[in-house]
Amino acid sequence: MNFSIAEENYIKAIWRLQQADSNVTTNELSAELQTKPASVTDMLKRLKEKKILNYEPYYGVKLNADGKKIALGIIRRHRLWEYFLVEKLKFEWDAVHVIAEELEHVSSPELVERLDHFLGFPKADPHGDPIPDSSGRMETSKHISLHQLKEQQPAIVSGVNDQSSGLPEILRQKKISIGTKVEIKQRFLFDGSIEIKIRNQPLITLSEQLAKNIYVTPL
Amino acid sequence: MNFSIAEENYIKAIWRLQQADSNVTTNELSAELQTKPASVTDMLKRLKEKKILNYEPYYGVKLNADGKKIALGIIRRHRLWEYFLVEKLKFEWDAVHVIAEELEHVSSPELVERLDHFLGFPKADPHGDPIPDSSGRMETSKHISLHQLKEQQPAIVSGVNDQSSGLPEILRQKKISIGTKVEIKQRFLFDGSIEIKIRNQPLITLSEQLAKNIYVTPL
DNA sequence: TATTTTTTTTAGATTTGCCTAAATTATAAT
DNA sequence: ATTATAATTTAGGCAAATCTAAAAAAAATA
Repeated sequence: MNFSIAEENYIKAIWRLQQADSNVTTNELSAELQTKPASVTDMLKRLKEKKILNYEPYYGVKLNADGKKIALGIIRRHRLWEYFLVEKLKFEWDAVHVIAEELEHVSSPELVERLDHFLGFPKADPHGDPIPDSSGRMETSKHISLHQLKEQQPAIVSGVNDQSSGLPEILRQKKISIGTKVEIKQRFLFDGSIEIKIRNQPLITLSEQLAKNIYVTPL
Repeated sequence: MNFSIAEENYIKAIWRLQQADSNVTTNELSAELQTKPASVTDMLKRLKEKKILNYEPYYGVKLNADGKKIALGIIRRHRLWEYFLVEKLKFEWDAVHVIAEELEHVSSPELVERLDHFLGFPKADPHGDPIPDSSGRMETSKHISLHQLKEQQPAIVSGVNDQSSGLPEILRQKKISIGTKVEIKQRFLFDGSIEIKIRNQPLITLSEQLAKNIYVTPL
């Protein structure tokens, strides 16, 4: 079966939301996709006809097995292109998301497999998100946001938020990158900011907003 | 100004046709794009509103300076991606056209400039067609088809037809590639076939159809 | 439990890009 | 110069993907 760009964007958005929530609502989708709820209802009816999701009026939506496979194909393309843009074309992290949103819709399966081979079968994109293999399998990294990390619990930075722009600049300045070992030394309830220790460096302060956009794997 | 994929395909088709013909007709366009003449009329009216071409009902169409610039941007992207697909992803010549037709519509200007840089600023795509630079300038190679070459006139193979599939196979078998020196020794009026000499090899026979899809620059 | 608020769906319109069938204009042939 | 043919445009329609406004259903609150 073949999907339009609009359909692929809905499938991707449903997949993303159902990771957190299992059952995805019309309103959540309309916020995610910057469209009106009425447009979402229309599209869900169309995608239901294509038998890639379970949708009951008023009760939300969920991708079925076929739908998940399609979603993982789109995510695979997106992340491979992000890797290409950063590793080969030397883009900054925060510039690649928008471009990869376009490239991910180029549908040739042979292109994807050759690109994967050309890139050396990378396991994760530049933000640390795992790249599904050609049959849709993917390492389920159980990372949490740095903001959720317990105090005194050492962890490794494993990713950053894909969608937020301006992150690379601040992370470069603070000398944080994927693989960096971090530990929360103190937490301020007043504004949600944290103080963290990196190697032997002096303590540094991160805002709540920043900590929420950095992902870590506890050790 | 921003153009849809459909609009970009029309602009590209008009540009291609007006290379040969200057004034492009509705029927030529409908044949080129595999649509009905009525659809072409619709689109020409819309593109005229966008002021990128001169169109008078019943008298054909012609891109203006702005239109040509847009066309050369699309062609630049198409040919850079073709180069990438062949040189980096190791696709065969004849497989890349369809994929490049999709990639060419990805619109980030920075992507195009970085891709160009990554590829080493190639001058021509894998079929020998020149790649316009970022301001739309392009080497105007004055090649003709091998079929049009005069007998006993030495020439260098400078390109092959972009759109035709299966060419690489037959060219590999006959040991012809871009840069090969050729000369027509005999021409058969009966079926339009020709006999050519390549270096010190024995004469080989090419069908009219094949000769029309190989381009040469006379010496 | 009844009422209010929020969420979701339905109904009806719009734009893009295409179609078919009919009308119009240009070109070629007698 | 008329007539026949070919090319082009107009008119009216359709599907995809969106919208607004109104109606209906579900959830929250009094």
